[in-house]
Amino acid sequence: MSQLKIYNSLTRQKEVFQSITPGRAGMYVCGPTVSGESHLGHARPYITFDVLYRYLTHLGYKVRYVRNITDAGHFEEEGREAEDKISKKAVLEKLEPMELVQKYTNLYHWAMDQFNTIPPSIEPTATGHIVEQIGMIEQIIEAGYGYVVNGSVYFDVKKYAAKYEYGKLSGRVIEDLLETTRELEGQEEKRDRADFALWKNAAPEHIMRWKSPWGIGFPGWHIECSAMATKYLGAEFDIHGGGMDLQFPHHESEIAQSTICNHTAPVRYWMHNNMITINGRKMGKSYNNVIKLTELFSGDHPMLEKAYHPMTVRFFILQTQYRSTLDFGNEALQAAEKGLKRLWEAYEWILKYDVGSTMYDAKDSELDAKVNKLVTELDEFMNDDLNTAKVLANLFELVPVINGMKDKHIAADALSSTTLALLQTQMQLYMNDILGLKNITNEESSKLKDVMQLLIDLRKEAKAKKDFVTSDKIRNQLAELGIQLKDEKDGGMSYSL
RNA sequence: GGUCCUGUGGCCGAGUGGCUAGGCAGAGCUCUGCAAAAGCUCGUACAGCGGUUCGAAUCCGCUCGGGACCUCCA
Repeated sequence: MSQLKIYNSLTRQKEVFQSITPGRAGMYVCGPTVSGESHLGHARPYITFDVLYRYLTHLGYKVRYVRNITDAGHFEEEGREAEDKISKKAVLEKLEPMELVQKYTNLYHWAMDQFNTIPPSIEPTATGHIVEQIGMIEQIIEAGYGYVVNGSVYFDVKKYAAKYEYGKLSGRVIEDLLETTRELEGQEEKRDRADFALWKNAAPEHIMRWKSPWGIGFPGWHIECSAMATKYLGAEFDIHGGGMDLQFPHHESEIAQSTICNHTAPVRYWMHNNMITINGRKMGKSYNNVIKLTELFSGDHPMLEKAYHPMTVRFFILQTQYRSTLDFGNEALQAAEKGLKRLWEAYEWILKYDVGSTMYDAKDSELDAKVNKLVTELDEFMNDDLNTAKVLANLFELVPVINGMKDKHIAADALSSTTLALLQTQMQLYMNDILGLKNITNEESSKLKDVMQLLIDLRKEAKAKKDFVTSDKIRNQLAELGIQLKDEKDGGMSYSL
């Protein structure tokens, strides 16, 4: 089998994944800032890296998956208003800061659950790691790369760049960064424009504040990830993921901080997912074009023609390779919805299919070879930088084969028993374990099942008597309730909710 | 302005120089009491203009368009 290759933003090429510790993988993913509701764009990294987590686990790695919660708020470091988003909103909504943070954290967890993402091994909060962050800042100052001004601490980028490569990850040139013509307020304290805050002095009205060796304040933008990644994954770990928009300055600065403290570059493989766009433009607060997850699931948004099930969204995201942009659209979402339904029904059927215990060879060797190819290629596609788009394409190509068996125009023994067994295990592995897909419809109760069986029996009886008025009435009224009755080729009936 | 990415059929999207990606929509057919579902068949797309090559959506150049980052941002 081929080896897993992932695209490393640091080297700008696909590399074979080799973990630092054999059999184990450490993975850090930038989590949400819980100062507001998550939107569709946020869903992408969490779903992407959920699939990576699942895949690494499938490959046999013991994975420690760390994904932080930024609950200390990110600060307008360059000034403008120099205030904490969380504290500002807290006033508006008349809530305690931590109450607000809790509310959005709960909502985020709920959404992640809807998406069927596996919770990370550790989900550290920024506020829970103030001590570690202060410790790290002290180390940076001791090493001579941090300086204190008026109760704030800044990282000396120019000095760092003289010895290390600041800008390597994001492709920046340090000279350009130092010469930026951009005019921003609140820069007076910094020696250089490129410097960034490690610790900020808190204004009196600032609600989230902690004691530090430099006075009352709060941590800078980037230090939390450095501190928590170091604490839980070590000085050097395997994978760091996040959105492309975090590459600079967030991840670049993270590298600088960790490098000074730990004397080594922190991350082997940097992975960045691309953005979800809407009308070709990145979905983001500043563009005023976000669709919140709650809105997406309820359909309550002017741009939405209808509500979309979380699984539809997950599937929609997985139909694209994670490094490509994905353009949102009702038509595209509805295509995903229908596609998933068709795929899922074929999947459920083949899972239940009884291959039997007697071994037999394929009657249709050509078809048998095709199925084998489609099924074994799945691993290759995943190994090629998680090309879930290709994985799904192959799964779709299996659908007519499965439905052909169901309709009996493909003979039961067209495929060998081994191929069938492989088909079943691979379908289950990919649909369930790796892609993390679930049934889009609600779990049905056993009572509903019985009622449906009753209706099916009634319809069958009516049909037998050629009483089509009754049979159509049953079918049509169920359809109005969103329950679809389907006559099978063999005279049976099935339904889908 | 700097750095970088990108432009594929109605929509979303794979695409490693030569071999039909796939999904959805649309058209026709089969099955069906009628439907639905399912199956089969179909569009022969690669922004434009040059170039390299036996051969380019895929490499190079130019033009035009879109976007990201440089500021919080998934």
